[in-house]
Amino acid sequence: MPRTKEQFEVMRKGSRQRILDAALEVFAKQRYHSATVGSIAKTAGISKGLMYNYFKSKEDMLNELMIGMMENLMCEFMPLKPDRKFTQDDIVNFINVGIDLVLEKPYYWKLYFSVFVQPDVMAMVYDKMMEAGKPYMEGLTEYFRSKGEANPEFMMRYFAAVMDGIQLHCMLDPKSFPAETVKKLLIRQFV
Amino acid sequence: MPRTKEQFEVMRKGSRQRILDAALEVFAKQRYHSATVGSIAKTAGISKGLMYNYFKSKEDMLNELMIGMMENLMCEFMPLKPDRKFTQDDIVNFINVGIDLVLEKPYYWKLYFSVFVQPDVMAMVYDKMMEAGKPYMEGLTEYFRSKGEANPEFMMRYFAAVMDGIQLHCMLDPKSFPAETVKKLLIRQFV
Amino acid sequence: MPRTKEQFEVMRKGSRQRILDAALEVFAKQRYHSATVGSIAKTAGISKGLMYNYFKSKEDMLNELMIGMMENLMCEFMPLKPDRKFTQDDIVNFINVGIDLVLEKPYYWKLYFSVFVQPDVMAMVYDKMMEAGKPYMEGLTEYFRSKGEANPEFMMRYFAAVMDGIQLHCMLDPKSFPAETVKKLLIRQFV
Amino acid sequence: MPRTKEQFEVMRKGSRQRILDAALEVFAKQRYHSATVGSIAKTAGISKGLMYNYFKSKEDMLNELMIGMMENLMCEFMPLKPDRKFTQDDIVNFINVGIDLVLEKPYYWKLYFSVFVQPDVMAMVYDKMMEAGKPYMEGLTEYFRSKGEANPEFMMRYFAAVMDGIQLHCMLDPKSFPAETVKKLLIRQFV
DNA sequence: TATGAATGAGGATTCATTCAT
DNA sequence: AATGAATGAATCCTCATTCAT
Repeated sequence: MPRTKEQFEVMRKGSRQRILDAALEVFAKQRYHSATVGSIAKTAGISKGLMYNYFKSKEDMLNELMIGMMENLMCEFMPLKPDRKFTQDDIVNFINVGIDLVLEKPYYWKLYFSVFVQPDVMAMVYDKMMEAGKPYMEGLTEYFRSKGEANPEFMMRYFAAVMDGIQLHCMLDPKSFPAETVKKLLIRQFV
Repeated sequence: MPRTKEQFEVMRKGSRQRILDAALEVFAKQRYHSATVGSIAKTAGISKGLMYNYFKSKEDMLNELMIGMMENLMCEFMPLKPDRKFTQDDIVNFINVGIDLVLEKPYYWKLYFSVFVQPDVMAMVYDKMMEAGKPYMEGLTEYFRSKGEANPEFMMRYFAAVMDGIQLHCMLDPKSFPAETVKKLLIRQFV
Repeated sequence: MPRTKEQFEVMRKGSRQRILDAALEVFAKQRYHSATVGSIAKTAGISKGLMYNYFKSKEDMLNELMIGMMENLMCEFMPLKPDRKFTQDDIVNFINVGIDLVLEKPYYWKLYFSVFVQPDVMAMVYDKMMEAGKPYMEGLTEYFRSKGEANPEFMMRYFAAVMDGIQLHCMLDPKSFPAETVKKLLIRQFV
Repeated sequence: MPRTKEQFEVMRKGSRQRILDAALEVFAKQRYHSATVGSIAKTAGISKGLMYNYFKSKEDMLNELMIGMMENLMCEFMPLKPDRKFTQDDIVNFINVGIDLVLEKPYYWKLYFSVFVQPDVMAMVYDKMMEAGKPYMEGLTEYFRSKGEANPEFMMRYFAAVMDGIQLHCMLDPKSFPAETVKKLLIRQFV
């Protein structure tokens, strides 16, 4: 009995996701250039050849992975409806989760930062990132305005930059970086 | 008649510098692993082989480059003997120059951040970078102690992280990043 | 539809053997260091890359080759279990076959002697060769002991050296070397 | 005052010899392929470029070296007038010196044996070797004839092969090869 | 004659990608 | 859809040789 088109479609989705999961894992352990297509295939439990039914190339895989990851991160980072106004608690949460996530999923963040330094990848992801991030940036700006900041847009950018700096250092030295103390300081400063 | 020792010395210095300049540019544009020795040679306008008269390996090149870069940056950052205590003016200078340099020498910073994000590359230079940076980190800690901070080491780390975040964003969006306003804010906060 | 495991197995065996054959020929004609992986691949009629599906490195290829060769030679030399004692007939056979083989399989012997003469290459395979040859050396020693030789170990070494000398000259001048007469003399002397 | 042609000639000879000496030393430590022209030049105390005033190529150097070495070895091996008949003492001396030389100048012998396995080098040296060796081979044949051997030419070839085998093994394992015992055995057998 | 910086062909090795089955 | 053997271009690196001085 031949499978229906829907069944095939589901199978494809499943395989695709399994490959992406494997790719994330392998890229996490070895970097993009050291990670071989072979090892990704083995981790995914399929043959090298089959991967090329799902992805045009190794680079294609990386890009798909990054785009998916951005969305994923955004979701966990700010599990709020973007149309609601940010309260002080949201910002506190933003700070806490922002730092905790680095410790929990370091590889996601390594990928995140590595986007910044790869102009070509950056170009691909930039638009999607901006689009996804916009509501949050606007929400933050609004928040700082409501706090009475003279230049709320500036504060938003400053806050974003500081968060990235903290996350970067936290990622580079998760063992000894004083994450908890930094959280308190950030909350005192921005909330 | 052979060239004199001095003539050879001049030739070597020139070639070496040309290679390092090219390496900086290429490593910054493409990342370490993607940057090929061939493309560096082509950028420097010399043959691949010649590079190995000056550097033991590609990795050696990165090392020398990072060391030179650190020294160079440190010089401009803090034109003082590292054994002298940092004054408030030094910190002001640190902030101002730190941000200006990103705009003036983007290659330096792209290389700097790209190394951060590639663990395997980071591993190559970590020791040398730490060694070069240590006196400044200690100087900063001492500065925060003299300011009466309860936890000067923490403040130093926080300050460093914030500076890196600012520099990263400044590098990514040099056109519209509010560099001047940020400088003022940082000075108010840390000096 | 993919090939079965067995089909792949057959393919691998075939390719592996073709590579080893080519390696024997090329290593014997040119010496280890002069023989390029490319020329071996060309002789085997395959791509350079494929060789690395079967051998870790050029050195690994030499090792595998030498091991296979030793086993092969030993087999023909002494079609007995090495744990059984050598009889006079075995030694006669050893001498006869030892000389005939030089004429039949000159590549084997050229490789064998060329390895001897290149200390760095010898170092690569020394251990494995000794291990493979040990039982035969011990068997020979035992044989000379049973013959009542005062110093059987010495005789074994002397016999081995003489055989190598004969084989070397036989290899260098297969046309006019008096192989048959030498056999008779050796048998008279050692059996 | 310009030097005379003869003076120039002498200088050239001197430099040439210095280079060959250096080459022998360097080839002895590292093998032909590992020994770089640069290291030979440094050992000889001259520049790489200058070497090419004296030798067409690195290979040319090796060949010159080998030819010189053959003559040298022959000289030491058989310090007799080739026209005189070999006495028993000469043969004893031949055996003793033949083995001692291997222990004293192992590298000479490694070169000697390596000639055998390099067909192209062999072709170059073969004629010279035969020519130089002929009187000795004839002398040996004559010696065995005078001893009453039925087939003196055969004995000469056998003797030569045995000597080469002994020398080969002695060279490969100078520490533990029972050189003295072998000498006695050879003398008993052939004198 | 003498130097050593510079070249470039060629070496081993890796790995994304293809393709016959 | 699935396999993995096979390819070959690309990588880093070495070193004999050349050449301007």
